[in-house]
Amino acid sequence: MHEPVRPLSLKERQRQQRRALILQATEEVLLEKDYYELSMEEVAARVGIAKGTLYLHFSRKEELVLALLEEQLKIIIKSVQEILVASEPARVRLEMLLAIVFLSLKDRRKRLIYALFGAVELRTILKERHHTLFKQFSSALTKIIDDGKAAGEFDASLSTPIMLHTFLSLLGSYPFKHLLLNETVTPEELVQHVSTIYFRGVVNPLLRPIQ
Amino acid sequence: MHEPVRPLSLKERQRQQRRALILQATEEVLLEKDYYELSMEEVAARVGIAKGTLYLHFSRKEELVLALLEEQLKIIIKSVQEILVASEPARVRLEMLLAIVFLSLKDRRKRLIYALFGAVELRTILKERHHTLFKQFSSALTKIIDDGKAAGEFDASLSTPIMLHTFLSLLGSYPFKHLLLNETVTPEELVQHVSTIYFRGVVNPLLRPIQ
Amino acid sequence: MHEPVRPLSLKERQRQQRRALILQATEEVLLEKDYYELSMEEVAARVGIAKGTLYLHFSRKEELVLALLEEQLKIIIKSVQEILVASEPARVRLEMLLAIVFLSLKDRRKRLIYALFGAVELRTILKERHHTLFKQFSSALTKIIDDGKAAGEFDASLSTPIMLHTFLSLLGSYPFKHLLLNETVTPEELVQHVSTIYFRGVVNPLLRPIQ
Amino acid sequence: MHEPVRPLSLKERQRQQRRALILQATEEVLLEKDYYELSMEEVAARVGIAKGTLYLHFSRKEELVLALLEEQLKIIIKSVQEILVASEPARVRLEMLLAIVFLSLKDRRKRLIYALFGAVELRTILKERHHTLFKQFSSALTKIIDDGKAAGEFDASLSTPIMLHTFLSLLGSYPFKHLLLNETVTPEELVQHVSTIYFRGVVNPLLRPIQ
DNA sequence: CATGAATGAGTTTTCATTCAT
DNA sequence: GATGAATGAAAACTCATTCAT
Repeated sequence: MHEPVRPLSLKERQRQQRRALILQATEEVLLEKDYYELSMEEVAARVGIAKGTLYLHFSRKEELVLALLEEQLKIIIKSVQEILVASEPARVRLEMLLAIVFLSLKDRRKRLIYALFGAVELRTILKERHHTLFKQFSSALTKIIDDGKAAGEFDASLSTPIMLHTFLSLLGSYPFKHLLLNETVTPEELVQHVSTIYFRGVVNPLLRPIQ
Repeated sequence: MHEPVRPLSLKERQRQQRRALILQATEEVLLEKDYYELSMEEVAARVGIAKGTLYLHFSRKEELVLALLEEQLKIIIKSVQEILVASEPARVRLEMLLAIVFLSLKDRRKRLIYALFGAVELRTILKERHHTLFKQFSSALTKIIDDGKAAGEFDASLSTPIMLHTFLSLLGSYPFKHLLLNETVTPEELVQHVSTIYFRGVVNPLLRPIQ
Repeated sequence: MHEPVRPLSLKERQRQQRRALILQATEEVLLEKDYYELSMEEVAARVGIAKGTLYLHFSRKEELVLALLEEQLKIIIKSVQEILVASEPARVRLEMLLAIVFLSLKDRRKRLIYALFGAVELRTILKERHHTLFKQFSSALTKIIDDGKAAGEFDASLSTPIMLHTFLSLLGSYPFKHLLLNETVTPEELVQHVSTIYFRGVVNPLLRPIQ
Repeated sequence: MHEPVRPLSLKERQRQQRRALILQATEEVLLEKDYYELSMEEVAARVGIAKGTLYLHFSRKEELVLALLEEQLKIIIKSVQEILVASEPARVRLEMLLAIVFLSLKDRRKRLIYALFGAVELRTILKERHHTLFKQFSSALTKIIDDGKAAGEFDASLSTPIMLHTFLSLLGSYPFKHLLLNETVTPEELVQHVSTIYFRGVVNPLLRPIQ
């Protein structure tokens, strides 16, 4: 008695395709400009469609940009979730995260997170909308850190929230972005050195001589 | 026989006062909103003056906001310069820097640097205008790090640029801001823990057992 | 086998029509007011459209008004060019010019040139933009005058530049505008009398008894 | 019982002096800019007084500029009135007028009439306010012309209004201004040639052979 | 569905004029 | 009287959003 699951009508497939094209164009613009400097006009022009058509896919400028942001977040979240259930030691799991993020900066597709985090407007909405997501992300990391402490990998005398935020600082670092874009260092080097600094700093002092 | 030092005429003092009020209102708004969302109208309303009056003090919106930013930069720069000439070991000097910045976040007057760094427009002008300043800051830090390496304090096998940028990441960390504003940790704790993490990570491995 | 000459798409025709309406409204306003007193708001209101719509047709106030001016210039220039290649004697050719200009004042569409020449701002742009055009116009007239002198029609002892500028004074005369608008004289009478005055004055004295 | 006629109190003399200084500064600005581009601020600055002080002498911007205009008009009117009662032949009297105006262009003090005639706003007020003056001027010239016709100097078959306006065209010619400012011709040459053209054109044909 | 012309609220900026000191 | 800080109305221009075709 329920709808037959015809995978996706042609119409619908085309629609999704166009949606993707719009997001892609939006992304390109956002790699050059601010949220506020991005104009619907320009996005439409880059896709090669009319301004009005954008509104068939996204009800407002905000939605368009948030969709992009969420898309990228989803990818990161997915990685994180995989890492979360991985059975590697805490340090290795966090290192994997650093790697994902820094390597992602190599490809322009992800840089724009920085661009978008600038707009207070967006940040507010994102927070409201993905409150849960962020919480999840944050508590997943907290869990990894606590795992590490429990396993004797990390220094249990350090404050977990500060360890968490230190890690986040490095993860979302604006200065590193420049370093990577100037091609002064490769992402691989960056991961390696930052890991060394962070994990040496965070490691259980009792383990250190062995390390 | 020289001019009596009448510090400032009444007029001039009033002028400075009003200027300060305007900057303060701007700051308040900027703690809630973006550069782009801040309107001259609103600033004027908060000060309780007419829009036109703003322009007696700042020739453009840009200038108003830059004045605020530069004011704060000056304070930081001053501290940095004092630290630069200090004779303390590298680690201590960097720790002092962390302390200055994190403690400054306690007072709302300085938080807004984050708000402003968002605006591409401003960042561009700031860069142009304070190109030298930024270079100086950056090379001063580089020197401290190299001093530390030379003195055997820091691990000479780590890349200096990455050490620099790691430090900058922690220094200008957006996540820490939240941590502090939520009053989850005190700035003092933050300095202490972040120092531990960073400097343990960066310290010369040969020195570690002693540490 | 070639494209059918669909002269202009419907859209395009409507666009041109609206553009024309805007120019017409602008013109009306300019017959009452200065360039500086003309506001985009008012033009829009007269056309019965929104302010923003104006900007779909003209990128700035300047452009709107210049478009109007250039439209009229084009008409005049075209006439002048036809007159230039005409094989009539110099006097006749200049007379034709006077006729064109004075007759054009009958129709309101052309009067506004006077209104616009007032604005320093516009004059400057016009000069820059149509430098060549003005030079051409001026040297074309010079040539006619020199032709006239060579042919013995005009008094060769008079200074050509002054003859030129005297002619231009009469051509672009503000006082005549009033005379015509008050309907004190008909354009035809004006052409006839002004011609008489100018050409008697300019004619080769040796020819005079015969004239 | 009536006020003793103390010629002018010191106060009053100073006041007049300052007024003159303001007018002079206004004039200087108007030689460079439009009425609309002239700002009270700038005038005040050039005089070296405060903006507010201007308003002790002139109730509005309009008044300031009109005062200037009227001052210059008065001078011209005065000359005209002298010429009017002069017993010279019509031609000579008109020639004297041309001379006054063209020679006056040599000195910057008078050029600005052109600048001011641009502003519709002013023109309107001037007309209202000096309606009589203009009428007088115009009918004085008409009288001279009619005198000339009566005396057989001028061609009586030409329309007096057109003769009048032709003369006014030459008198207030914008093109001539350029010619003079470019120093292509001297005012004296200009008077001579323009006179020749106008008066030959206007002269009674019967007189011509003798001329 | 797609279009893109039209909208109009919102923003910065200017400047004549006023008025408390 | 003089000052010049303050005012606020007015103007140009932008752009997300709507909607008739």
